[in-house]
Amino acid sequence: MLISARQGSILRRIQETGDVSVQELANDLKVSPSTIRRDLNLLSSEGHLRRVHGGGSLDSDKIDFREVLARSSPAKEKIANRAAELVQDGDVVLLDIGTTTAMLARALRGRKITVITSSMAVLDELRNDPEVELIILGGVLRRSYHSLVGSLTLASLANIRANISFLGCSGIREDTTVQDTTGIEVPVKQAILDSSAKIVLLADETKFPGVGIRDVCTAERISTLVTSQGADPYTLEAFRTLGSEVELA
Amino acid sequence: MLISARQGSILRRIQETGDVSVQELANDLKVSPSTIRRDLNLLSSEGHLRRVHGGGSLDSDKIDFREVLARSSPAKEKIANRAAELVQDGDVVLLDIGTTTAMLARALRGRKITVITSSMAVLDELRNDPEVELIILGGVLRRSYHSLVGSLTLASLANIRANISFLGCSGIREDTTVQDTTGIEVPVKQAILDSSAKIVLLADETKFPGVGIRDVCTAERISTLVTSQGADPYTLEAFRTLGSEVELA
DNA sequence: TTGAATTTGCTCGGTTCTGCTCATTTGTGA
DNA sequence: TCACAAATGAGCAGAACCGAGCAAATTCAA
Repeated sequence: MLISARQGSILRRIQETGDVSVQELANDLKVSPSTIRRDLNLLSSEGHLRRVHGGGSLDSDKIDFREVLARSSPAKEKIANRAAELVQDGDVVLLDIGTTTAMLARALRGRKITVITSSMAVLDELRNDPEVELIILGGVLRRSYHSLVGSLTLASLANIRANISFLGCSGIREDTTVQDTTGIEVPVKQAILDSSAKIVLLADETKFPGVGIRDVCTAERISTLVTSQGADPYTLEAFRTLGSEVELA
Repeated sequence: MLISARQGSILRRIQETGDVSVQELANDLKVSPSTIRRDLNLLSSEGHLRRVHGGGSLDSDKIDFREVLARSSPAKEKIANRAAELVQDGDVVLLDIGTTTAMLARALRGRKITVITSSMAVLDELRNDPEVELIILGGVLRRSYHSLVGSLTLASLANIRANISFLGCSGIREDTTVQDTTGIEVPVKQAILDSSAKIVLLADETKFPGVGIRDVCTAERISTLVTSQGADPYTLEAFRTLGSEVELA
């Protein structure tokens, strides 16, 4: 999506002051309020700012990812709640990135556990919870996925051991191959596999078969699969055959 | 649901002072008390503040944030702005924890740079800025200081090189010894010293002599000291003698 | 230069926000 | 406990703002 010079100055401006008004912008940029409104609506739909009556404002914090969480499906919420039951007090829990693990983090609030993650969404859920010891893996911030990635993340994972890890994915093939779309995340997921004895895979029914480009692992590495009603029974049976427990949330 | 520009100012304000009054806000923002009341009620229902008779105050679980920000002062802001001028486009900038570096982060918004930090406050300032490449050092979340600490932080720093680092401190003795109160942060600061050729120390006038328990380093390691009017001239001269540049913001 | 596609400014009907009034509640000091 | 001043919430009229639609202006390609 191309951004015009005018839209660029709007963005620059909102970065500086935190908010802009339609009138002010129309005045300064010598265009009509209509044009400014159109720009603001476009920039808003692209996620660059939040449209408010009379102008635009910067997303003050993680509010807009919370909305994403709120929009996420009841199935994911059930999976998250079921997965939370697998965690015991005192556990060291490693959480992958993604919306499902973020909801799991919410479900784990108040528990006396240690959580390790490279997910900004998990961070936001737990940063104000005094009960949870929170360890952030280093890395480069990937804003579109609310996550940290890169060699620093991998290096941090190499120094870490968890009791139990929760993994998300973008798809699961019939032969139990766990897949992900974004290549850059796959090394992180594989490092998670190596950092924990018990691996729990979270996947709602839409992940069967689901899209994916890169292979992460197969059922041999998965201790438990937590999924929802409607997941492909054939694939689930393949998981059981290969030694994974399957939990229907 | 939405945060208008005006509601944003109210939030910013309450974060600085800890509480606001309806009259004061109506006066400063040039709107009627009715409008302020409506805003406060909305923000309160969203959980952003607690509504009290006559105004609003910070929510109890956000008080620690308040404590940190309440310490910010015009002097620190000037120092931050002056320090921002030392950064050039393309730089890899390492930011220590603390309120001054958080304000520096704010001043660096929109710049085409890479920022490395273990400060949650810096993260919050820059996480929505698409221009800045942001690298988070790993570590254990220390909620009271909005920072990451521990062996993971040190290990991450060992893999990192920056062009320029900005350091905060709790006090500076007359012999230029830079000090900090919190022992657990000192190893991090020392690792920062080793990860960057150019070290800039940020210290407002209240840091002379200022409190401190653990020694971090002396002027030999400091390339530039950015401070404010009122800093002890004798100490500043000692810095110059030992080869540091001194900038008065 | 011409013609199509895009952008811009304007109007208009509808919606949201604001400031005011006023009856009621809350906090304060005697 | 009582009285009074300040603050509050509800309701309402007017102002500000909104999106949609349309025609003029601009851009771009041929």
